Amino acid sequence: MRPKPPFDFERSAQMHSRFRNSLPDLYEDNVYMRVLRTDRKPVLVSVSSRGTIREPRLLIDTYPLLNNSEVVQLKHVLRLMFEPTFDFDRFYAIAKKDATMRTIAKKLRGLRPIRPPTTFESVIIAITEQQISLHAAIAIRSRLIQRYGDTVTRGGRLFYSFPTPESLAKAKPAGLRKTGLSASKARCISEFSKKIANDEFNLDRLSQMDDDQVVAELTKFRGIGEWTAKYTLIRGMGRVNSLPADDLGIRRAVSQAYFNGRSISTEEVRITMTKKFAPYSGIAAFYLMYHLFWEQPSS
DNA sequence: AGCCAGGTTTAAT
DNA sequence: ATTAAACATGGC
Repeated sequence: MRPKPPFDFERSAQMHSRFRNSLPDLYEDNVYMRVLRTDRKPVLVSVSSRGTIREPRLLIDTYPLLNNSEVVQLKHVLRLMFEPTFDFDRFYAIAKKDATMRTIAKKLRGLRPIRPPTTFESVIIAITEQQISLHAAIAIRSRLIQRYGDTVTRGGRLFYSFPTPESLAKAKPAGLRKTGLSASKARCISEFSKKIANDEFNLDRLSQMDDDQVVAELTKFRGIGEWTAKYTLIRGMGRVNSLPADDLGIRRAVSQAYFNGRSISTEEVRITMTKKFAPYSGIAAFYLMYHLFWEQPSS
């Protein structure tokens, strides 16, 4: 597979090895691993780089072996995950106009978020990450995946897929609670999964809508507020001009970069980022956060 | 030990 | 329309 350049696969993938056991993504020895689904069966996909940032080339290995139709399906999913949804050259051109971002973008050139394969997964991840710390969220999410995901065994090792809407729709409240979810989040996840599983709501429709419409549609669900909807837009759907301006991490990053670290309002975040980087304010915020939290020793 | 962390809902002004 | 409390867990 040859994704559009520039793409720094190593840097982009290693975000997923930041925390031990942060399922469903694994990154070990420069190989990104993940269980993806075809129609029915879960497939362990291993991705490693055989190219450069300027000429990215990804080697894809799958297990078990696939038939032709399954190969087609997986190719589609992999494109969703690794191909950018926008023109990086234009983003970098705009980034250059800002002194701080110029430095960061130059250093991080080719970095991009690897997107989860489905919007459903993005929504569930966002719900688990509401309010609680990232560490807590990852622990809970891993238990959710181990309890409700499908598995592939390879080399005596067990790999988990992200749970399907059907599997979470069938989950009992007590089972969901056991993963560490609060009662209200468990209920929200159950309700949401049921509506997706029995096709009461089709998440694919969202891709036809503009950002504001998507937020309006998603916030109709109980348990999905503005933060969760916008998080889904930027991380799950690659809508790079949306940004959860009320997000604590983004606020810290923007404050650090442009306000000397003083605490700022969500309005200041929105105005600053939009003014400087529209229509790429979301990806710009991602770069600021990566720079602040992943690259620097501490803060 | 206690407080806070990448929110949302419900209920009460 | 705005404000407050409850929520569950993990890390420091």
